[in-house]
Amino acid sequence: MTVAVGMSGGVDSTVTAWLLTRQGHEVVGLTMQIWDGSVALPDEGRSGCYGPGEARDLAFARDAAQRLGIRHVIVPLAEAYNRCVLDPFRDAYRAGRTPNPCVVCNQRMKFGLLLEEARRQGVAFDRFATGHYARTAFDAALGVHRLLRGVDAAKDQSYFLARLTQEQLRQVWFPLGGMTKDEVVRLAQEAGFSDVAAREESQDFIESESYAPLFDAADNRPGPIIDTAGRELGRHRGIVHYTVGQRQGVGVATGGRLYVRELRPETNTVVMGTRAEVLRPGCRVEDVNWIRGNAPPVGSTCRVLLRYHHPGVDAQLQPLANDAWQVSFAEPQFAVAPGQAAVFYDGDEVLGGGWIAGNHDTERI
RNA sequence: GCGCCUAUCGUCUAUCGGUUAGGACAUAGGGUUUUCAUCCCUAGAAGCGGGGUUCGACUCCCCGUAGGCGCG
Repeated sequence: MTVAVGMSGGVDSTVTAWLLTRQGHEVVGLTMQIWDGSVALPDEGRSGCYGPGEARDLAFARDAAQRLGIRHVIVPLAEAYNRCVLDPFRDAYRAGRTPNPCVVCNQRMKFGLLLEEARRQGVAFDRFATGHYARTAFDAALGVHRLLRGVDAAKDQSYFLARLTQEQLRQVWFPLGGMTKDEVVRLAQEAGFSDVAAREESQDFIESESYAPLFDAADNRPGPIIDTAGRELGRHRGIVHYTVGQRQGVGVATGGRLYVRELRPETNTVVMGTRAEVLRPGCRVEDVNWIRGNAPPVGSTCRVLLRYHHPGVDAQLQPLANDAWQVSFAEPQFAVAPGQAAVFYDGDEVLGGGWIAGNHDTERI
């Protein structure tokens, strides 16, 4: 069996490739090349998916492949990354939403165009493996592939994979899904990759402290910061620099903690509220992808994560039109940010995920 | 114009005739983290100006200044 492995040069993907070679598979490493220099990001030695430091990561991946004795292919996808990830990312912020580029990148790039483009270039493989901490399982009775949490609860990355389809899952392997990070690091050392294991790991989105470099002057249009009573508390530096639930960096000092409650692009306004005022009883989730291919029974209960590392909340789902669902939380939730992925779980199983809709049942203040 | 009240970190404030003048918010640094946030830890940061009373004033008194309220 020929297995392609998405290699970033980090310890997880390196161990993944090593495990597969040890199992006797023919392995080929694939690495995306997405940096095109179109954004002014200085090379400060930071590490991230998108930035001038990509050359280092490509070298690390190539080096790891060489030491493993496997073929390594760099797949140029900068144009597609711009179109599929960066542009929608900018559009979302401009519309007052808070995008999750990693979820999109997995759906469209890593488990999509990367494989298409590699095959188009003549790289043949039967399976695609990554170092994600998640598991898949085939339900023979139903004939569907299931997506499950990784065993290492602290590292579980299934949230980021909630938009994968049966077609994608069919050919995917997650060799690290049953392991803990500690075990992976130990394997890396055992396999002679201590240097890789020791390397600082940073999987930031872009090589920058902030997203400001992705936006231009027109996005830095100041506007009012108001409270729920409509009083002006201060001025903001452009709506793209804020997200629902944010407290720091707003610069508004009152007696107590205030959080961004709402972003209003139509009036270029940021609305602040107390913690209690930023609680929501539910939300609408759009464009839901159900992993098994069909929705759970109407009225069923599941656990929903409103962002990565959210502890989750029990919720009831009611279908709306066009793959949208009304989600009612068992307890009001803090900072339900439009644009973030809402991912539904049943125990360890990922049922699916969609996008939190904007201005959901928000009575205007 | 007259009367009354108020004046403390960047902001909102606490306290006391002898204190390292406390807290919260904000800010900065750090931790956590494959998104954005949240959260946690640490740090810097103050007595409007001028007189006086007192062994000693941020605290009490007076003047000034500024703001608020009431009368006009």
